Amino acid sequence: MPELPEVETVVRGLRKSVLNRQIRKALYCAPHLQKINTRGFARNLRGHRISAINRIGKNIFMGLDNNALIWVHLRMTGRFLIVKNSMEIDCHNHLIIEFSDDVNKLVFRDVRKFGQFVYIPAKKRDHFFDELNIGIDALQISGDQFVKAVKSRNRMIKPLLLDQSIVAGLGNIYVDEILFQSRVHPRQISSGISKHKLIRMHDNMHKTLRFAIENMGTTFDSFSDVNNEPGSFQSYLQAYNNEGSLCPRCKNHKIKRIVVAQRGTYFCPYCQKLSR
DNA sequence: CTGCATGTTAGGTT
DNA sequence: CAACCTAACATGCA
Repeated sequence: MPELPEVETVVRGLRKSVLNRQIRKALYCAPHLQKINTRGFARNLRGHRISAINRIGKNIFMGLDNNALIWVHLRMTGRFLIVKNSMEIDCHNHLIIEFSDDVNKLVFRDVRKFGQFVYIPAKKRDHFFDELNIGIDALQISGDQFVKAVKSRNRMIKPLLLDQSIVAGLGNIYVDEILFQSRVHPRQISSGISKHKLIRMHDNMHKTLRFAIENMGTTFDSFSDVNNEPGSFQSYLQAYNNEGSLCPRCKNHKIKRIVVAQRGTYFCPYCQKLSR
């Protein structure tokens, strides 16, 4: 259930393990992932070299040497794994990529089947990007851009930060952590937050995401990098999933759980007061 | 059995 | 049009 740091961890692993390798064969296996037409997908990959691997928000883009693109979204439980050629059969594997060098294989595994991957021919790239409607990556957005994006809207700050068309990459965990550090209530209306506070929030966002990437992301259950190694950022979480424990800042109030934007939301009612 | 889950979106209503 | 709400997707776990 990856957010920006987890997706970045996967992308870095992919760069190390499959960049510049030539695809010998791709096998698309049933049962199918949802809502996508993947007919012809496997055939399109055959013989091509993976020439670039990039990320915007939670989206992964694998560039091929014919200028086509493979777009991948892991959604909740999607995973990329490098496995031995002798890998045992797993009913949750949906795509297997074999390489000409035959060193190992790349598989896409997804228990809940929300994940998606789509082949985009070179001439459809621009159109595809327009349709995706991704905002500025959370690690790329400048302080000024962030302040403008937040203050120009009249919505609760948490749903705004979760909106991938505005800032791309944040999910439920990191939004709660960033709001906790910034002492902003998740239901605070965005336009009313001071510029000063937003600059601090932007700074907290960058620091938190970078530190989480250094820790290879957060693993509660299924997340791992391409080598099946879990992340370790979960031991640094201050608010998320800590209902009832003492607030690490005021050390006097308990972390509370409420529901905002239909998501479990953790915050300190003393440090993060709803103003006005 | 119930409720919940690191994501997103179609289809409503206000 | 902007913002908000609900249900839905498929599966596993406490």
